[in-house]
Amino acid sequence: MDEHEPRSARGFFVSRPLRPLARGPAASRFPQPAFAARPRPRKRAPTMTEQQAKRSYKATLQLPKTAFPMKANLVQNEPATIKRWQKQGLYQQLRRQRRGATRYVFHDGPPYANGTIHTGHLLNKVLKDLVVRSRNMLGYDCPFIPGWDCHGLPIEHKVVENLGQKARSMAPMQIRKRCADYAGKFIKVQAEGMKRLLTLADYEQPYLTMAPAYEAAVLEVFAGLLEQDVVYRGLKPVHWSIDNQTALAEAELEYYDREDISVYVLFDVADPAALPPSLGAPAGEAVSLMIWTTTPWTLPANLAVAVAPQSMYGLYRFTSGGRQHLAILAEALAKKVLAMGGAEAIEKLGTCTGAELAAAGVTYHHPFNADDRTRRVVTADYVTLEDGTGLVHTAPGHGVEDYQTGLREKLDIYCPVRADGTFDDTAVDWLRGHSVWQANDLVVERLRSSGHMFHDHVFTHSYPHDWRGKTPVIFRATEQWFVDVDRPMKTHGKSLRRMAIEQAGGEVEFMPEWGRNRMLGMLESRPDWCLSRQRAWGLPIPAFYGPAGQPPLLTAASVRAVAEVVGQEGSDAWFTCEPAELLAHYDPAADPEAPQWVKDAAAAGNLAAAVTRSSDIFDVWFESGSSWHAALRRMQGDYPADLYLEGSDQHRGWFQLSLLPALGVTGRSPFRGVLTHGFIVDKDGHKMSKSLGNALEVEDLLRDFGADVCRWWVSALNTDRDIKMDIEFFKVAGEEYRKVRNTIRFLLSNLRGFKPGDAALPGPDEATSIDAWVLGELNALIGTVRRAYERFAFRHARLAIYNFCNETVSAVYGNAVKDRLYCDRPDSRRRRRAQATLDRLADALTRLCAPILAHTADEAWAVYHSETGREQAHESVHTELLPEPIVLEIDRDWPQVMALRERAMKRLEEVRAERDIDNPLDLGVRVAPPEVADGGWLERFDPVDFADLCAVSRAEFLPVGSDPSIEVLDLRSEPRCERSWKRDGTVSPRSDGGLLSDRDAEAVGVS
RNA sequence: GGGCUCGUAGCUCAGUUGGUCAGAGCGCACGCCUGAUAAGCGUGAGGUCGGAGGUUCAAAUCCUCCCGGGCCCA
Repeated sequence: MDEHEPRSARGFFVSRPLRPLARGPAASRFPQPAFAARPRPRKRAPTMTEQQAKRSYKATLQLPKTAFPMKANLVQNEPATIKRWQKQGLYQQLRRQRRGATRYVFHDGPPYANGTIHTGHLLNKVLKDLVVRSRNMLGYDCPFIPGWDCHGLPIEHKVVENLGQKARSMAPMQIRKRCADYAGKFIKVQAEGMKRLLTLADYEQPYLTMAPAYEAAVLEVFAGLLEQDVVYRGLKPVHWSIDNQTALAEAELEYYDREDISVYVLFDVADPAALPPSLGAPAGEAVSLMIWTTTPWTLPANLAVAVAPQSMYGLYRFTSGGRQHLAILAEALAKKVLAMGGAEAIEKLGTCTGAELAAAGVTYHHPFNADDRTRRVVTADYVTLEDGTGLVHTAPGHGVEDYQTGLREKLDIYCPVRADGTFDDTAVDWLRGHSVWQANDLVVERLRSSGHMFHDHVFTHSYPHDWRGKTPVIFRATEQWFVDVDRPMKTHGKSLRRMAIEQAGGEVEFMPEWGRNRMLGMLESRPDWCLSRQRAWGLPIPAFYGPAGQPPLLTAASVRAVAEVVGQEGSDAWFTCEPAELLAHYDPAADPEAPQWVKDAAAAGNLAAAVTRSSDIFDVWFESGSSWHAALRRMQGDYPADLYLEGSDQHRGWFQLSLLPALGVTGRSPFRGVLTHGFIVDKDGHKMSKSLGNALEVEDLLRDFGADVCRWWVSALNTDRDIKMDIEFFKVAGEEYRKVRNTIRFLLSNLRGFKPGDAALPGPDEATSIDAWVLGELNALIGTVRRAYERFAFRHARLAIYNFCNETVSAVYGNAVKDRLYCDRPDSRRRRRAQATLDRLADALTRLCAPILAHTADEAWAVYHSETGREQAHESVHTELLPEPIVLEIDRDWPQVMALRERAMKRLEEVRAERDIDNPLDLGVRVAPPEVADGGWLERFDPVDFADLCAVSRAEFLPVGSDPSIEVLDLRSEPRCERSWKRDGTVSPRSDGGLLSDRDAEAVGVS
């Protein structure tokens, strides 16, 4: 205990002049407790002498001072921090320091290398950085390698668009070169943007899906799937440009108006007796299904009729073109359609639902494919009653929905149309060789003459065209490579779908939990994965074609052989090298899967001459979906990941498309946990987009608020759901940031010159000290924040930190200890103990904030060390660990003291209003505490602490047993200390001529 | 149209298995301090928990429907 301590820290009661008031002679100083009728002193302005006195004593105070400025200037200062981190190699430093610690494997999902970063990146990357920084500060070894998705249509599209007409005459390699440059440019741009958000990652060595090593690794994954025998070649309809004889992506389509012919066609029901009885079909009469289409040329490929399961269908008798008909069509459309076709004498015979129609097994004859085969009525969700007849002509080779239906119903993916847009030999003879556009008229003519046409008319509609040739495109089934998700795999015997459902339904942890259902639903309904694309900018599917009619060469061994070349040369090798070079490492004799023609050709020594390279490339999802192998296993040596973190759209995207290949190749999920976040919407909850004009730019946010404020905003979000974003929210975040900053500033400003050895934290005999109380609160905060970081509940961490700064430190503790910090003798135990406490608070708070306020925490960390004369063990707070709770004794009755304070504050406010007293230091409180079990509890505490907590001049405690009460004392008639401004009852004239309290007299050394 | 999901004070959000759960912060109003000062402190007013039914002794919390958003499909 410090001998110079003016008032014993322990014996609060013995040395306080106030103490006897309750029962001793000094009580006479309060002849009228509370507010008996008493003249109200008038407020008055300070006299000149008082002002001079203030001035003279101000120099004797220890007022706060610090190099940590109130104004953050984030926009100016953050870039310097980023440079410093870069220069000192913070990321690598952290890796060295965590070496040997428990590994936490966090894997970055690659953003697309196109455009500048948008608010979605801001959210995603900051969130990931919160994970990275908090995991490392929790003591894990958590590396983070950022990635970029580099291939794919959007880039190629943009590049070709920029090239204009030139593109048409350019070789794939020339396009690819430009695409690579384009991607490379935006990787740089985006990396800068991400760094500007103060994210910590291995930006020196990111993973790029266009890097040769990465490409080779993707081929290794593909080889693994080939080994499982789940890759096959099949048909799928795509947008097809007859003009350019190529498949087109959605982005390459332009919609123009086009005239087409709309036809209402009657299909003869094969067995009317099988119709649901409720339709009331008369026995022995012919019945038709009335279908509608605007592409008559697809009718030769018709294989089914789809109906809406829930909708009602009716059987109608009517006369048309002099003939009587019985036809089925949707009840809701019948009136309109029949009228349009000029039907007369309409009569409804009965109805049934679409589901009943399909369930009855109704079949029909194709109007001009005179084969014996009948075709079925099936149900489909997409059938609506907006147009047509409610019965949808289904040609799986000519439409995406039809294709899906075809897969489900096991129909052929039949496409009689060749690449040049003419009908092949499988088509009826009168169509063979004709183009689909000619076929429209031919089909219509045929239907009219055979009596199957109920009605037709020319109309104009919006129709997709080739964006280059401006010619209309068609849907045409073409050969593609697929991953079969239902075929049993060789080594597991289970299908990919089954394994995926088992994994997603079992061991994988989903945060939030509903992600599991979402993913399961998507896995259950997903079709086979179409892997191939007909583009230039991508990783080639390394298939080789041989003589017509022979299976292609694409085996695990051949793919691995090509992968070796690609690993060295990059995928450009597919275009620049000869087949002989590409297959240099391939030995068909050692490959049991090699097709016979390959073995034969190899044996004859002319394999290279016998093969043609495939021109397909991989779906980019297969590349990013292989990152668990290419980036995680190959680059990092980690597998599987503990965590994948992306937007909830990736349940169908990256999460699922990583899970499938990983299960095929490794038999286990590539991630143990999946954390998803919602999408950014505007303040009204609507989708944010540039075209709607409600989008915010990351650049603007950074310029107006700085990265730490943006990070603070992210840390406050409930990321489980959609995230409302508005400039106003950033203003609020900025206000909150300032609050935290000022709290830290207050802590630091009272530590100038404090040396860690100067004073100890409250000891066991100081458990009632206000310092012990705040350290107890700090311990609780540390626990809360650590737990929150541990389970990625960043908003809980942020809220706890904010409340601690705002309430615990700023409103309560800081306010209470200001007086002693400023006015006590500099080396008094009471002041030193407070400083020791501030020291702990500053250290702990800075660490706790660091994952969120990356720049500010680092800035505070440096100031903290210089103000307290410490050597910085490390250059940055970011290589430190989170604080641990402090072991110390805290009086158990502190919560009750604080409850008393709450009541006292309310009472003080009431009285101030009643009595028109402005300055709280003109008041005191007298507290008679409620009784507790073991009695006498309040006496353990210091009335000065209580007075300071209430921001009044003094407090008196009445003994337990009095009626519990809080009285407010009007002290305006008492003298006020010219130094501390308190009327604490000890103020008297001193040897220097000033009016000072005992404490202040002692502090300035006068008697 | 289908799957998943969200809708609590002006704003951002807390509200475990249904029973003092109607809360916090911001903002706002009023007031204080002027020795954290382009700072700091105090008090206060705000909500029929999207709407309508239902289950229950009891619902923001469970069920149904409706309205309005979002993601992914179609």
